[in-house]
Amino acid sequence: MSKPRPYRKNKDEVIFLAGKTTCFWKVSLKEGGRKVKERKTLEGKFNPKDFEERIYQDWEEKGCFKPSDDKTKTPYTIVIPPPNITGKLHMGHALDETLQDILIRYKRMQGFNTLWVPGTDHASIATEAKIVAKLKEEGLTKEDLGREGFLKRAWEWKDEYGGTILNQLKKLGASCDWSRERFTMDEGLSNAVKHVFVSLYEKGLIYKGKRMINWCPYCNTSISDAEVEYEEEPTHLWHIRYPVKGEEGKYVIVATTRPETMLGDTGVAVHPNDERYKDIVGKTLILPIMNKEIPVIADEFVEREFGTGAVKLTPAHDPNDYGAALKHNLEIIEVFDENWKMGDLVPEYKGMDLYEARTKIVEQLEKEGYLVKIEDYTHNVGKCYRCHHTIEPKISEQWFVKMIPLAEPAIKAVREGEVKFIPERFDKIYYNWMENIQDWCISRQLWWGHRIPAYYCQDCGEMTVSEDEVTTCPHCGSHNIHQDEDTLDTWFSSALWPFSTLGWPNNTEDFQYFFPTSTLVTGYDIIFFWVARMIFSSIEHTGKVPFKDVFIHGIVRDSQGRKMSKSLGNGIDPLEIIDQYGTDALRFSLISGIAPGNDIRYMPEKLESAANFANKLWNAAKFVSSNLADEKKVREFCDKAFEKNKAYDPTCFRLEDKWILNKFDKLVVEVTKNIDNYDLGVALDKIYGFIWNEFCDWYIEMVKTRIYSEDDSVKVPVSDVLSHILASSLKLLHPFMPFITTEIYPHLIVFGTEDLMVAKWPDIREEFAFDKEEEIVEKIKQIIVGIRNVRANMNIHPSKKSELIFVTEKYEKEILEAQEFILKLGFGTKVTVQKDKTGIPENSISIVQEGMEVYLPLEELVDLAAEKQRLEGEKQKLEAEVLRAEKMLSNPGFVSKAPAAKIEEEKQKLAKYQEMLKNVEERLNSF
RNA sequence: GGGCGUAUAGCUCAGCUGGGAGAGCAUCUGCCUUACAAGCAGGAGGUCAUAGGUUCGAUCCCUAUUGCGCCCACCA
Repeated sequence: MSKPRPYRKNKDEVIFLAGKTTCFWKVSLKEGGRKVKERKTLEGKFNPKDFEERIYQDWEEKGCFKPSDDKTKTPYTIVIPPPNITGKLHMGHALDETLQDILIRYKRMQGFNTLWVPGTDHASIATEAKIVAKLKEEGLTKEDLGREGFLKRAWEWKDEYGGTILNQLKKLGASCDWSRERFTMDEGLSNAVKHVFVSLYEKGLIYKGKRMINWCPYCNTSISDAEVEYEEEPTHLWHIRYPVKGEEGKYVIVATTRPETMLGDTGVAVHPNDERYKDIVGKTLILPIMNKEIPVIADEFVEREFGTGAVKLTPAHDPNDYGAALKHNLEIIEVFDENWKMGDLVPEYKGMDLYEARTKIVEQLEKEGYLVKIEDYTHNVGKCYRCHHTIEPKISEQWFVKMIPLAEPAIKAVREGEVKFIPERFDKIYYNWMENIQDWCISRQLWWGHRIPAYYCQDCGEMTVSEDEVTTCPHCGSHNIHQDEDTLDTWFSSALWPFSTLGWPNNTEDFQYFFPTSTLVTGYDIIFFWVARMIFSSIEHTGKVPFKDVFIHGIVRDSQGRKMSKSLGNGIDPLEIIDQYGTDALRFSLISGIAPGNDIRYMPEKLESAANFANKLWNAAKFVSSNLADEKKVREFCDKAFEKNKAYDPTCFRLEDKWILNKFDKLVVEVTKNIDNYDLGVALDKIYGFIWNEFCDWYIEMVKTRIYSEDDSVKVPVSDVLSHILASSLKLLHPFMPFITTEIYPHLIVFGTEDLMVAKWPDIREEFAFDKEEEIVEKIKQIIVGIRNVRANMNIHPSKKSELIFVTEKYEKEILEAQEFILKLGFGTKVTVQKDKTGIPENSISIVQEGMEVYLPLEELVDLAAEKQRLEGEKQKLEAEVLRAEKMLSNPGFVSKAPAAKIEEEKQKLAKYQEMLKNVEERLNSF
């Protein structure tokens, strides 16, 4: 009797590998405590619709998504990137939420106190546009309703549709704590916004100023630099002649992409060192059409190589020109009116839109002889990222956040590793933006949003900024006071999301306990909009970083690699997929094989394999559950094995059991490591491979004869291992495929908790108890593959079986221990083991492994010539291996410089292949 | 103009700090073996973009080149 070795250790107990027996039900009991009332055999066909909805409801009812009140536990917190209330669930959400849910479920099982805060964003521009469009259908404008009426409509709309997307998230299985759902315009969050605004204002970090900003004529509001997207567009470069005043025949040619703005030109600029224009700097030109005198100035911003080297200056409609105008004191003249139609600089053009005016003005220039030529030209045009209309630069009074003081500590936080991007490369993108940042224009000429808490007194003209509503001017006591009409950029409130959702600025329990959050999961497309702004806002207002890890994922593209978009109509609706294949299949297809930060090309075929896997799992579980030994017998067996560790049959756990146990323990270590590193795609694929290829293809097949046994001393131990391994695999798989695992789990466990979701993540082992057994089984597997291989080549029907004669000195005991499955999987009639090759029938096939050979006396089926040829092939392969290893080991550089372990490994390989080669050669010589 | 990514089997993609190339799908052959034909078993298929370099050793690190993709930037 060997001494009991501890097989599995954890804080609470030691599970003994008593001699050769393990006792898994003790683990189960420890975990849940609660016994399954009555285990039912899994029945029927796999159909996700039968259980997904029911399971989600069950989780919610049981409160599984809520963190526990036990504040001694370590928290793990994620705040959801709040989807827009106007949003409809798309593949991007599906990916984003699935990743978060995997992390949350994983951490929950690991014993963290997990909180996933859900919520939605008011999305000022998108929502306002939606409401305006709706009003238009009714023949109304927002002005018709007035601010109050409009907001009432907007809230009504929000109440009716704003929750849609969250309900769709539930379909994905998202285990958010719905009791903590937030909306960016909730009272609490609005208070946070006001608080931050006032605080920044008081620190001098928010100011109001007249600047050139980006104006979206369609949304009718200013937008920030980050909200402008540049697209290449073909256009023309018009070369226009501006005559020099008083010098007949002399002129300067300017090149412009915007001839219509020339009416507002107030100067022409050239480079100070440009020889061509040296004598003309300081002179006066006559602006065509307007017949107005404008100066020629010299400024280094002019590119000599571009166009003609002379640029017309329209300060009101170009940021460069605006800068030059301020510097050189040029007049600023607006060409367009507030509706973005031509103003009244030239009466005949008044009211025209930009493109019409452009045509007319070019015509006039040509007629009057000022147009020199028109070139084709491609340039970058700024577009509104929401509506994709062309942005116009406009001078306007807006509110700004002073960025440099805020950016500095935010850069430092990432540099010093307080916030970590995964994958790391995204920190460069972050630095690049933060280090070149411009002040942030935060005011929007919209109604739906957080109204700027600034109040203007009509009487004394003073402005008051205050968190509380101001009705009396603190400067003069007048009641003739009104609030700023503008609202804040949506991202201003989103920037506070990780702490405002937890109750800040109040020092709530949630805020104290759950903040800073643990991981932020989001796409690289909103690093600037959102991630960066959360980081600097959080540091400024809470003194802490908002999250430790930023897990960045890519964009889900269509099967041709194009972005999914409404206009292309190539979007795939996750809800339709769920309807067809189930949520688990969708999640699997999104996660399997992906790498952090890389885009995903969504191949619908992936769904098939995902669904097949779910089906496979279902069937495996069906098999296991319907063959499990009954509870009483398992308990008896375990009691006997565990308590009187002398009274059991020491052979009840066999080689293959130890093999799968060891494999599983290694799997746990790897998968855990992978998930900790955010390599979720790799983790999932490993679990998949284990369940399908190791557990189903090998283990189940290996133990079938045993599990069918009438003899309890044979059946019960296998039953225990089968259920233990499959149930434990379900734990690993649960974060990825929560529904099917939850559905199956209770059918597999004899004791323990019913709720897989809160089951304990399998323990990590530092040592593996059965490495030796694993190694031997791998060899036997190779032998079996060899047998199948020759049989397939020889076209031998499965019904034709043969004797299996093993020749081995080292592994007699193990072969005999494994003979049941060797017989079954190797199409054997009987297994014999001998130490040498005496008495082996002439007409046999041989398969060689390290330390063991097997002979198949197939007699009349054997074509000796063909067999010889096959062995020659084997020989060649082995010779190549031997040669490779020899070459390596005879390389003095390798022997002297390579690590010792590597050298040892190669030596062992060499010995192994030499031995195998020797056996093959011997066999060949015997013919 | 800067910066980043990517190039691996027919297709879509993995590949951890350098030490004998992997998966899914597709394909070929044989099996309706009482969990699963949505399956089982056995195959075939790759000069890891190109050229150099570092190293005992490179798909992996460095340099350059090419193709594709993305981000940033005020060339009118």
